[in-house]
Amino acid sequence: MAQKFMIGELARRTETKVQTIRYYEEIGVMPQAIRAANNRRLYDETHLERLTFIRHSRELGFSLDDIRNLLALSDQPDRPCNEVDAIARTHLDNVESKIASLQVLQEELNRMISHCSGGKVSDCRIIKVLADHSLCQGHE
Amino acid sequence: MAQKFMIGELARRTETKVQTIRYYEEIGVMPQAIRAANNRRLYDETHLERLTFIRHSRELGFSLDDIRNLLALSDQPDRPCNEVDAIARTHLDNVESKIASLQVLQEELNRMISHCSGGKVSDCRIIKVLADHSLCQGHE
DNA sequence: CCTATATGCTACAGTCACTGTAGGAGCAAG
DNA sequence: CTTGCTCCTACAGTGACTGTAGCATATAGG
Repeated sequence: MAQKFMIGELARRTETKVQTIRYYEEIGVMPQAIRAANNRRLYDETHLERLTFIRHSRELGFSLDDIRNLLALSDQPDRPCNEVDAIARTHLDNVESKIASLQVLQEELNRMISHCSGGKVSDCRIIKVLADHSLCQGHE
Repeated sequence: MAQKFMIGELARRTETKVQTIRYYEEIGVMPQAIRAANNRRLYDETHLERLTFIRHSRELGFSLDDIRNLLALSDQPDRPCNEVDAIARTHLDNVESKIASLQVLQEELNRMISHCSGGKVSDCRIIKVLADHSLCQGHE
């Protein structure tokens, strides 16, 4: 029988907050943990693997909903992996469009800041641009 | 006396949801609107300008907290604009670091997807990488 | 005058992925 | 026996909205 450990150890080994693990159980991405006689949650290596998967996927920006689907798929090793691929590609698309729109923001912020003369608020280019969308790039 | 109009018109002219305007009033970034005899909110051009400023700042990714500060500063035209500048620069820093971390994700997702052979889930590189952080770039 | 549609109002719940807090119980070491 | 650590449940808070329920009011058409 495998070694069991409590939530604190699982939290330490996965660098996850204890509350976060309980939250994952509550919303069903982690299974209901078996309880010891004193009502404390008991885990083994399979839980550690599952939580590692979840945390790594979160680091890569997948939503918990995506992760739920990825976990369900990884439990069915014989199915083709197109669905896994589709989830990852959709997420990549989202990441790419987020990068693109942040780069537009970045340019606009740079433009605003570089035009600021360091004088009084009444002359501040930043305030002017914020007040008037037409001063933005591409609107002159 | 200036022309007054109701929340629906303000919403249309700023492309903002009516609820969002009421929300801005509730949290104090928009002033408490004067009410007509029938209890409806009345606005004029100054409200339109303020809301335009807020919406444009939001589009550029400023938090409502930042916007509150920017609005307070823009109401004091004689003060030097270093504080405005500082808010904008801090925000730009945040945008830039967000871009950088999304680019790391983008690369990793690309790597994962390109290694996926299109076979069965049990052989899927995407699932393997998610389960094992050490397969990530820089960890081999 | 009646009705349909549009708009307004308040108040509250839901989103996402946690994080924090209150209040209590159990257990080991000193 | 007390101190300190970990565990438990239950609930509130975050940011920036968005949606819904249930009601009142206003305007236009028939």
